[in-house]
Amino acid sequence: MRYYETQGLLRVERTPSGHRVYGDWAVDRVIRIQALYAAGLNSKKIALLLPCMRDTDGAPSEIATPQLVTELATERDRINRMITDLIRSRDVLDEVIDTASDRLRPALVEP
Amino acid sequence: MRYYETQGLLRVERTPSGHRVYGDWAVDRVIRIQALYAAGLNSKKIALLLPCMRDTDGAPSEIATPQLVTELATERDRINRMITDLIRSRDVLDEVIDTASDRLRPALVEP
DNA sequence: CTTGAACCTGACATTGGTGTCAACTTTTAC
DNA sequence: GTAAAAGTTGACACCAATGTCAGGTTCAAG
Repeated sequence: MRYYETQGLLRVERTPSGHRVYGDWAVDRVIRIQALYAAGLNSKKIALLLPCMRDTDGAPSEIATPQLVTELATERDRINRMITDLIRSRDVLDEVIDTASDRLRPALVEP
Repeated sequence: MRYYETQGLLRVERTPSGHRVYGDWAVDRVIRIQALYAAGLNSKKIALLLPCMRDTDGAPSEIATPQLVTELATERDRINRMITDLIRSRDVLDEVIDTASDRLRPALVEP
């Protein structure tokens, strides 16, 4: 989370002596950040994107610029490809698992 | 691909003088390897998994051991979580994009 | 007050697949 | 035959988020 802070992803309150104070909102925010990292976005894009996201209760605090929109559209397309590839890989795993499982209990299907 | 070779993912023929000879099958295999990497598997699991996969035309050359099956099932579950998270992130991106796009051409929806 | 726990900063290691470079050998084209 | 192109090996750098450690400050309980 210190790292997130340096990247401008998390603005954290400080107690007068310098200790960080995390509000409840920080939890959701960290979860969102990690999801975006997992989706392949880098710190910079996330930093630009976060303020444009709708918060739990409110409207976004910023509107994405046209430049950012095209970048995000590119990311979205990449994520879509990622999803279809993952589904394919998952299905391959399922097939391997099923094939092996069939061999493990052949009695169940014998006449 | 040299790296894949060292990890036991690609067995490559050699010409007498040592040059690598890649058959057509290598293309599909590399694509599959990269898909599995993208799905978060590491070299070792992929090396165990590959021989259990059905090839383009033939049956798998090996059947996964029970140990491997449980590992693969864990990976599959992780991939499933990955997919749902990615879908969520993609939808978030879509929302940000749509919101910005609505702002860019408001005339189209004005009365 | 004192002591232990928790926090701060800054520097550094880790990860694992990928990219790059040098020095050398083999192939290919003319 | 010769030169350019492309292959080989091995060593090393890179990325970027995360983890860890040391030395010093602050907080909280007794």
